[in-house]
Amino acid sequence: MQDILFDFISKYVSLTEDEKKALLSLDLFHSVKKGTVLLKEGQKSKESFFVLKGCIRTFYIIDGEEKTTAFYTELDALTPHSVVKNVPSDYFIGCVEDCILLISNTDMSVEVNSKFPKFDIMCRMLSEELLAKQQIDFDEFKISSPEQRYLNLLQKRPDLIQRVPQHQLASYLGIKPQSLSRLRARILEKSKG
Amino acid sequence: MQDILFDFISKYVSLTEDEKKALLSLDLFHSVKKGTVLLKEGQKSKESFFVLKGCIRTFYIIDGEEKTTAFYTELDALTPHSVVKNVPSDYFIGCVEDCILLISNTDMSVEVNSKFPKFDIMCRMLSEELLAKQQIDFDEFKISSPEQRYLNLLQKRPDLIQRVPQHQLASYLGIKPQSLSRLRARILEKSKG
DNA sequence: TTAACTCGTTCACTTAAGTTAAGAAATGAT
DNA sequence: ATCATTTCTTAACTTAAGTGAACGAGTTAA
Repeated sequence: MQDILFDFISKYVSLTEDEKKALLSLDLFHSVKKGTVLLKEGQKSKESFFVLKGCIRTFYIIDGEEKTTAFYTELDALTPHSVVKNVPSDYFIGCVEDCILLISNTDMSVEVNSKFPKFDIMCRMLSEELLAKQQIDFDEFKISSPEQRYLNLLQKRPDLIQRVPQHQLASYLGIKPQSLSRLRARILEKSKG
Repeated sequence: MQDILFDFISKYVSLTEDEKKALLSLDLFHSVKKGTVLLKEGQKSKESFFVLKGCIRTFYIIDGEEKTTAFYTELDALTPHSVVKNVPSDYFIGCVEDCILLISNTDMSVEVNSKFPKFDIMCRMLSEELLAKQQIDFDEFKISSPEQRYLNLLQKRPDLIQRVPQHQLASYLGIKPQSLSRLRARILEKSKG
């Protein structure tokens, strides 16, 4: 499991054995059961998440209805808005599947980063990269219809459609569950001819 | 004009006079006329933009139609996806108004950042903050209807609705110009009673 | 000044998403 | 194993966005 982490890190910076040991000594790995809520609306936590295995999601509860807005799977990192800005969270974070997560908190990072400046560099590269990637995703979302978004997802993250409940996928695509059902039926009908 | 920049920077790190001078000596400020294209699709540039005055936008051209996906106004920073990943750009960047911009390129930043580690720290803070903020914007977009998005924009960036052409706003809201017109008429009708 | 364009709006029509409701299928809990 | 709950699908109806076309206002160019 640690290898997955170090392989990932090695894409950005190279670590010495000492640095690897220091990182492991922090006891960051956690197994979390499906359905567990990692962050609640209104909560002021300092925890960031890195998915080693499994899938987590961010969701809002609006008028009693869950609205899932993002999924994070293997090698995805999530630092909640509330952590960056140190304000109560607008959304929930929950486990879609049993997960193995790396959970770090801000205080810890400050310490690590001052000891190992490499981490600062890596974090910056990571957030720059994620920012640019997310901009593209947002752009694509804006210029696509729900149907195009679904087909696009089918191409880019086919695993999600298998591992995630439909009603969560629907709000992720910006539509209602019934519309997703209909849209899928429509596509199937078309492909038959 | 430089004060605007230094005021902005001071929110993240404090600069010595030497550092300020070093920054100014780089000759980063540029006046750019409305309509100027700063980055073209397919181009591999290394330039990042920081808006001191005016408004720039990112847009795609799809089947000959412009699709505007983002606006950047005073104190907004834009590092194109293509710069981060060093690939040809998928989109254009253009000036909506006459602008005063800070334009930096990657090579330059590497040099500056190694001389002044503070800049690395600031850049990381900035991209973390922007990433988190953009996540929220994306979430709001997903869970809103076009009408809610428009009303939301009216609250949060009322200036945009004044300074930007309707058809550019429309794709920014994920709809066609005709739909925006209709939607506005609908809202006006409602407010009359 | 006129002609050509762009921009915003409106209209009629088409298509697709929202809404409400019902029922089948799968999942979980006791 | 059974019951309850959640999830997914289908259907009928409503509402809103997409499409194609036309028009006037404002701008630019000849």
